[in-house]
Amino acid sequence: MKKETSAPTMKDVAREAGVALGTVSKVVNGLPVGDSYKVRVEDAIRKLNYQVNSYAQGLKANKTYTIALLVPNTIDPFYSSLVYYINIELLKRRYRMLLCTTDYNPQLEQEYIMMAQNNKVDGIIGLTYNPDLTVEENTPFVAIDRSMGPKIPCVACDNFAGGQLAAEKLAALGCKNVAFLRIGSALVNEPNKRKAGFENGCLSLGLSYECKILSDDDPYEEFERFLSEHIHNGKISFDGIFCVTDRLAYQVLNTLHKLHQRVPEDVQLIGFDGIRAFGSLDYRCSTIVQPVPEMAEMCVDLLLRENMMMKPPLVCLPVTYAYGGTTLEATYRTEESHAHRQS
Amino acid sequence: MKKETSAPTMKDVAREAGVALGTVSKVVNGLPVGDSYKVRVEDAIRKLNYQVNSYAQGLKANKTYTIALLVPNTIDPFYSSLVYYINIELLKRRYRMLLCTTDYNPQLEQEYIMMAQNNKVDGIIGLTYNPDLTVEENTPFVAIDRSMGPKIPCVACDNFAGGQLAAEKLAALGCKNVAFLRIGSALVNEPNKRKAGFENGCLSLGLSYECKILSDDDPYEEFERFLSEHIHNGKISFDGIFCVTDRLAYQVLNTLHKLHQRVPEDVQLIGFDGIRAFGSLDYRCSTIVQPVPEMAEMCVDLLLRENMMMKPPLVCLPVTYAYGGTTLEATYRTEESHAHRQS
DNA sequence: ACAATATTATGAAACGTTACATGAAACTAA
DNA sequence: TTAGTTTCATGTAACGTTTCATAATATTGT
Repeated sequence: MKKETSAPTMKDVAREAGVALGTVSKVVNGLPVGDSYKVRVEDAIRKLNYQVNSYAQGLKANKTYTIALLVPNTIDPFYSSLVYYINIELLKRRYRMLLCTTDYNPQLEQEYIMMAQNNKVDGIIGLTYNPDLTVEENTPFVAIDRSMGPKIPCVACDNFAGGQLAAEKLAALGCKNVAFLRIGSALVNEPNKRKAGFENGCLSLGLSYECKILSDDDPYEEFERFLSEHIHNGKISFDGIFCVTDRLAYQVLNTLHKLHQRVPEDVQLIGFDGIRAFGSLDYRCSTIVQPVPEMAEMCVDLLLRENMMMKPPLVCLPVTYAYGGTTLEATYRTEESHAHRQS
Repeated sequence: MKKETSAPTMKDVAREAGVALGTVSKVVNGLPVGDSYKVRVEDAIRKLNYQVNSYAQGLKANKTYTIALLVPNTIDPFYSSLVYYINIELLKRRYRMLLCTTDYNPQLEQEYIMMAQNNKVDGIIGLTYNPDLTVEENTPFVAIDRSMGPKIPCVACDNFAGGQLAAEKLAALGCKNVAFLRIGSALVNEPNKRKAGFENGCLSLGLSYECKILSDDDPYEEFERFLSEHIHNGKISFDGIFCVTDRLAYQVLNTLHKLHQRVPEDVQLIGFDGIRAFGSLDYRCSTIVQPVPEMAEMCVDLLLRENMMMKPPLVCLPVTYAYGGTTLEATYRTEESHAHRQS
């Protein structure tokens, strides 16, 4: 007598259908099988409500259909939207995700990589900060936003072009004196590219610009002071500000409100990332949008690509500009440029 | 000769150490084994860099050490912080998470539950909206924020008390005329409890209040109109607003800025959820905080609890109030109450 | 109608574990 | 010294798949 509790196996289906085990396997995997057999097996599968055990499959194939994703956390909207799109992309291809949040802790990053390898994952996608991470040769790895050497492909958006685009937009919207704001030390090189692109753009467009890099400790206080110092007679001396992330831009926006500066009338503001933290109801900001869905797809694509030779060391995806209320609109822009021409 | 590429197995360790397979298994699982054997096995494990295959373990034990988590998405900060804490809690207990994002799609919710069962998960935690979800009897299930019948435990924060707390705070901070704002149809019952608690609080404290429930379609426009209608001679007729979520509160805050109302001087604002979307740099709002880490721990705890009898149908966790800049501070409050006494 | 060939179902072996029945060795007691 | 007992390593079976060599059947040509 068969246990009532445990789920039916291929053996049960084979017995029910009166066929051999291998035949059931073929039907399940869509391999060619005689029509009468196929029908009998399919009926039996329905009758028993049979479901394949993907872990047994994995054991046989020496694959786990699991990839590990390392991100600092899933709370920052940029990371959590990456998680969202990568997960969807993986599920599409019948892969599972082992989510590891590292809290920017280099040691934890290394530990999770070892843990993932213990779990026999088929690959790892990592948005990591540890400069000397070691990962097993035979475990495919794709890095996000940070180059980890020629053997490990890296997926990033075109940060330099993004900075340049921000400068171009501000210039086109009539700005003359702009500022670049950024937090934190220079450990991570991608934000530096944003700065470089912005500076490059400002130079070639003849914008005067100022760069302010805030300390990690209490940037909140620090940039409020910075902005206050640039306000004379209630009027801010910048007409455009580019923030290295949306997160920073939202904070600057709030501070500008406090300091009674109107956005975008007195000063225009552009962020970077393009994350709609709250969906359609987002507290919005004009921004340079990272193509997160495309980046996610590219990561998974590269990771699961069979041919090791076909893995470029860097894939750089294009950014776009999105209006979000903190810059002057297109219609305004035309008026503005007219006004400028007249003056 | 052994293949170079594939990972070492217990068999390899046994051969290397010159012991039987079962002995290796015992050492790996910490079962008692003679000291000399233990040393030899441990040396061999180190030498070969052996790692157990947890999928083979799972196949044998008929467990997958995987639980599925169903949430609408991982972008909304409330969901993504739930994901964060639940994931950490699961990893602590050596479980993996199968993350399923449903986009509020009832059909997709059902599909993912079936998919999870296909994947032989050991349990499911679901924050779902489908009113008639069917889940296999023998798959443990824990619901978040929604009761799904007596057999399925539900974890939620004390929404009623939260509404009440908001009313008490506003009253203590000197408010007399308050408003409740909420989006969407009444399908989900937890927000209704927030409203009920708030109303209850207002009644017992003698606050006059108004409730506004906005349509799902274009709430953005709708509440801007609602707020405008309550502004006479540049002054808003409410001195306190309670929003059903922080997401809504941030939007209201933005709108109030546009309408030239000062927060918290003209009108105080309290949200619900307590999510720090951007970490320490958060664009902040005073709020009723859901105990997300505790809720996460409780979900995992209930799910993995062996004794089926020990699963209460509802676990209601306490909320707290957190100051976030959109209400008058404690020091201000004293001044305010003095002012009120004097007038 | 029969042999030769093409087609297709069969079932055992293997994937890496764990559990359990078996048997060998070491110890105790007379 | 020997029988009885305890201790503990051993090795096989089983978990649910897939694969492949084998066997059974159907097809073709003469």
